[in-house]
Amino acid sequence: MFTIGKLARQADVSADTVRYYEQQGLLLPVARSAAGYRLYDGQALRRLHFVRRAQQAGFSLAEIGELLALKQRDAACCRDVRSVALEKKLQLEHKIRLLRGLSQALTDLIGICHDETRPLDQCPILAALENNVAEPIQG
Amino acid sequence: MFTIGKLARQADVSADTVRYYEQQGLLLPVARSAAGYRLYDGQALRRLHFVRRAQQAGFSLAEIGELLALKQRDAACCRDVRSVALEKKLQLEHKIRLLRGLSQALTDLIGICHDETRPLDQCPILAALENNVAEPIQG
DNA sequence: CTTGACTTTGGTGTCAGCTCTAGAGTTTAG
DNA sequence: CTAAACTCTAGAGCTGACACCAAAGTCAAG
Repeated sequence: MFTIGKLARQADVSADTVRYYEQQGLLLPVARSAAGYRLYDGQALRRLHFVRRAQQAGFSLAEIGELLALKQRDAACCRDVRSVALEKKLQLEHKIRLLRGLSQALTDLIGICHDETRPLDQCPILAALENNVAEPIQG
Repeated sequence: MFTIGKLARQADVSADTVRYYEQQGLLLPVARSAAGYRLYDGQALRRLHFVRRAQQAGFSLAEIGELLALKQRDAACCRDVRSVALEKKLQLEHKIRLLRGLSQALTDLIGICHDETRPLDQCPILAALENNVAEPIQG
């Protein structure tokens, strides 16, 4: 059993962050010392690692809460977890498509600027932004 | 010359948003009426369109402020604008790579779950999250 | 003249995920 | 025994891009 600081260091987060996770219902202390200090054990550390790794996998804290809740429910099965992951993957791919669209729009903008020494009032990038970035521009 | 509501409707934003842009130094009213109403003209509308389209292209309001500042400076040339766009594109691509990594990690997670009816304490997805999502797991 | 639509200012609330502060109490190292 | 390090609570502050509010003033239509 160790206090919040040691737990935090082992997971490379701040003690504030651990308290924040507790407030969000993700990680309760195993016990409290006589002085009221939060006490944690190895399982709590694994749970904290779970939270961090799920974050790295792109899950929000709310979604991680759902995953943890699934873990608690006996009725839940692996399929439930899988469907959460699948939906998250769909969201991610949607976001990636959006960003790729943005990147392409920038590529177009950069591509239309050939003569870099032109004064700004003739800059085709700015001109394009005043019209429409989504469509390719003649000019 | 028209008031804030008409300007906002023409750019499909709220009047609040226009005032917010003003607060951020992006769009000053051309004049004020005797009663203190903000007044705008066609050029202000083009500038507002510029802001929205640059947003669509992935620029933050702060970055749009830089672009607008470049437009004001006589010394600036097209190359300056181009380099801002190039840097933004690099940032975007970095973010896309990150998201693709996340997506692949999720694909891996989903892939290791074959027997969907398994109880949760044997769910390989949760097990993987308790260890490490970044590396492939032997399931 | 009244009603309703519009605008003004200044301020607060929203989202997520922390981060920091203050002031007090606790534990540990020397 | 003391000083440093640690922990507690409650709450505020931060980021970005707005949305929403109240109270008051203004303008156009009937």
